[in-house]
Amino acid sequence: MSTKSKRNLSGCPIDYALSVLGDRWSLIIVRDLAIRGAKTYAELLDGWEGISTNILAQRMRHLESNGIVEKRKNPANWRSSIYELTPKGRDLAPVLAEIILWGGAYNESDSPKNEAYDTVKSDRAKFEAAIRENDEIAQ
Amino acid sequence: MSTKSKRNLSGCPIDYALSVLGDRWSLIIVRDLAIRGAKTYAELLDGWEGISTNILAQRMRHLESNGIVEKRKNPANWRSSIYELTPKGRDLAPVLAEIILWGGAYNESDSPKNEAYDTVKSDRAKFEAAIRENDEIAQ
DNA sequence: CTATCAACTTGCATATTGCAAGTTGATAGG
DNA sequence: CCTATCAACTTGCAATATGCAAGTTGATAG
Repeated sequence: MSTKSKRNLSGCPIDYALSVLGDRWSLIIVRDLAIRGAKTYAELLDGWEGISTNILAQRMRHLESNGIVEKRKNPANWRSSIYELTPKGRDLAPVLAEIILWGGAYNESDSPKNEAYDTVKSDRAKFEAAIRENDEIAQ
Repeated sequence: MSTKSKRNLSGCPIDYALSVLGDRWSLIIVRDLAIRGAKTYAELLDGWEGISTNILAQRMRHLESNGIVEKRKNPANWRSSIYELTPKGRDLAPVLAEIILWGGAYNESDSPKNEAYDTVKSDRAKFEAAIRENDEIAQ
């Protein structure tokens, strides 16, 4: 019921990637975990785009079952859980980088949210390393 | 009605990219145009994943209105039209490459459809150049 | 044993998807 | 000029998914 990708996969790596991330929200969530430093459910809910709570829960389940994120208890606050990218999830850093470069080059907007574009453009290796080391970059 | 992305965009380049390509089919179509050498509506319909005709028409309209593909008459066959990637669409080559590398690394399948993975891995520059020059790479 | 609060779930209206079948329109052949 | 052909689509409709608002859960602090 939470499997996603009703249809059979073709075996193509792009089709596989889309079965995991091919919707309007999954990459936004990955971005928030990788770049914006979101760690809790509440922080993810509070992102720029305003995902609704049922969709967030559903997507987190899907991302978790596909090995992109994992959940653990917050040792500092018994109430909250901490979501983080797994190594597989952090390996999406180059994908994020290329999407940001493409989107930034063709996006009309020059809102402050375009900041990531400048970051990747000026030092892509650093951008990717920061995600790999699980650091926050900005905000 | 064919606008896609009901919700407002945040201004983030990733969100912009997702408003254009963030669904189960758009990147499959781009792949078929960029890598598999599909040129006509019928060839796109006949892809590995079996998109249905109404969805294909809708997505082509969306990709066209977002400047990713363009349609022209086939000079050799008055009946058929030819779809091709625009420069903006061809600039997705690095995105495709990274997705293929990620998907290929984590995809269980080793069907012949995984061929693109080997191609990108062994000579990524050539892979991207082929798309930029609007050549077909394989099959 | 009650209040708190992060993390969800549920109900329901609206929107999107997918299958199957039908339509359109330019022209080639009769 | 009239009919068959065929690539490129529409259309109808049932099944799914999305999104909003409101409600529930469960551990623990006081």
